[in-house]
Amino acid sequence: MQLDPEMFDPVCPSGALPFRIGDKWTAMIVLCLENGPARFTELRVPLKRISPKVLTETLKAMERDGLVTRTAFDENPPRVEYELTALGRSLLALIGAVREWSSAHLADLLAHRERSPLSHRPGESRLAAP
Amino acid sequence: MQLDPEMFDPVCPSGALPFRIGDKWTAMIVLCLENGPARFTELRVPLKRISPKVLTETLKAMERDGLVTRTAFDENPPRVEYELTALGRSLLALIGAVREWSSAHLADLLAHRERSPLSHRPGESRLAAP
DNA sequence: CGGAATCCTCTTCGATACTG
DNA sequence: CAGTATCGAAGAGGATTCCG
Repeated sequence: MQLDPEMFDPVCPSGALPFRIGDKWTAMIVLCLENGPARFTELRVPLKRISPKVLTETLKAMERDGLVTRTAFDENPPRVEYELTALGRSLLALIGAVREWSSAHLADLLAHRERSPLSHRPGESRLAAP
Repeated sequence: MQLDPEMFDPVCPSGALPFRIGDKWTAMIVLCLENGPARFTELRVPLKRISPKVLTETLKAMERDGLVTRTAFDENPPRVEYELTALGRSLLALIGAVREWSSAHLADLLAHRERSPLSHRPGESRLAAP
């Protein structure tokens, strides 16, 4: 599994989306695993700015919920692979639906926000990007 | 517009959903407005536990993003109505998709979480219900 | 009635450093 | 390589009180 380091647009306004799949990273991880298992460090590549702590937490939560499986190989150096379960795979359709909504309506939402005289504080950006 | 005070199941595990539409209340507000405009206080009924501060914030954010319109009538006592825009209405299909996913898979996710030996800490519940 | 103003807590996220 | 351990900042969400 080779993951494209550029698979996520760094200026993608997904942070402004009125949706979240799980926490901040879950949807992206599901997408990363769509075409097969990946290793911890491989996931860190397209997820450029994720810290190991947060990646660990997110993967553990996903494993706990039955979205991914974790397989540790007894080798040296160690190797661990994460793979989508059927349940995790079932999220793909929904993520697709969110993406379709976004391509159809997100620009509209963003334009409206831009023009709005309403204060952006407090709360500033709700789900805004960093 | 009469809103059913019981329209949201108080023990609904929606807090455990791996999705969020906007912030915690946005999706419920969209649902509340599905069949026509409603007043501030009317919204507080089905949204039982929401504080006025949070409802105000959420509605302002939604207005800013073009999801709802706010109409203040110059009467006494004052009356304000919130209504879905076309953009806000476009969320209904997505909310429907999330609901379908939930009825098909949420029990599975919850059961897996229940059986999982993985610690629920730290982070405890990600998107857990109150 | 429809908020605004305050104050506070809990969770999320991140940076950094270290380890089997 | 695949994490763990700490620390810290920020924001969402809530409780309560007050106001035109």
